[in-house]
Amino acid sequence: MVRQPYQKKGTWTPDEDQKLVAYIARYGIWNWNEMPRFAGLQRSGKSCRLRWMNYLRPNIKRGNFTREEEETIIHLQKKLGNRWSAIAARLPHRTDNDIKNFWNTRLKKRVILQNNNSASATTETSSSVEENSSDADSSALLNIPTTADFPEPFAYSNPFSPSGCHQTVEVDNSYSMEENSPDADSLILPNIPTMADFPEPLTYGTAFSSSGCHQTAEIDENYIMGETFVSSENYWEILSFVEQPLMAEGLDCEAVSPNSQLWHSHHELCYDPADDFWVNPLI
DNA sequence: AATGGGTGCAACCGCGATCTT
DNA sequence: GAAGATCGCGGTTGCACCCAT
Repeated sequence: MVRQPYQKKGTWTPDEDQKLVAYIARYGIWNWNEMPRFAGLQRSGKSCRLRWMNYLRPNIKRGNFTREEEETIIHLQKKLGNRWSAIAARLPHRTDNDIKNFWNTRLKKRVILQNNNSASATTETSSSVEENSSDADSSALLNIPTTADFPEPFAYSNPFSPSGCHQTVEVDNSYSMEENSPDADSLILPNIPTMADFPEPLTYGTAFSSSGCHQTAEIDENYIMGETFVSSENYWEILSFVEQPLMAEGLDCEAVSPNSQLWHSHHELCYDPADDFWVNPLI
């Protein structure tokens, strides 16, 4: 494994975020360890992956957890234990790290408190139902969904295969919200990104088609990196993301031009002269 | 205004699982 | 089948922020 001479740690800067998002939007995820080098980032692949998974990837819901989400987490934690990724899979748009943090900082204490309260309540025969029902948290917990309330996991896989090969995104379109979900709000939706999915603070937007198979990223409105097509004139602007690390290493950028073997080995781009677009068949 | 404790969250670390050669 | 590379997960840490004193 090739190691960077220096790998930055700590908080990510907006510039680093932009580089990573733009690179992934353009080329997909082909190898976390190699990617930072090509994206011009002095970060470990692990750090890049974490940043992408927990913050930058589309469709991440941030901010306060709803009551329903809290209930689901409490229920699933009780059922599954600290299997945060499994819990996150049942909470649309939430990351396992977010859920873990939320549990550790807030829910755990509350649950412990509730357990203590309920334990003491059982010893106090005088405690009334009315008193308990006045506790919003306790009453809400009565409506905890069971695993039977959740549909089978969608066959949704990361279109950016770790191996660099394109994985098909399969969404069970036959699944009917009305027919199968007792509560539309609790339906677990696949993480198919939509136009509004990229975080606001970024200076560019990224949009994804509803099929989930194709991706479109936009930079400055006109910067279309669609499915994944890039007009040839914009292509070379984007390429600067890739050239930076290569130039830093003294590599000839021409050697990794879209016509070179090296380039194709990493990016698999094809130029479509009919439409004046660069096409990445892997994405 | 200074300071110390509590809290929330982003990020790191270690390790097991999985994949590739 | 073995070894190395890579990925993904869960536990933990570090730091910024808030608030009470």
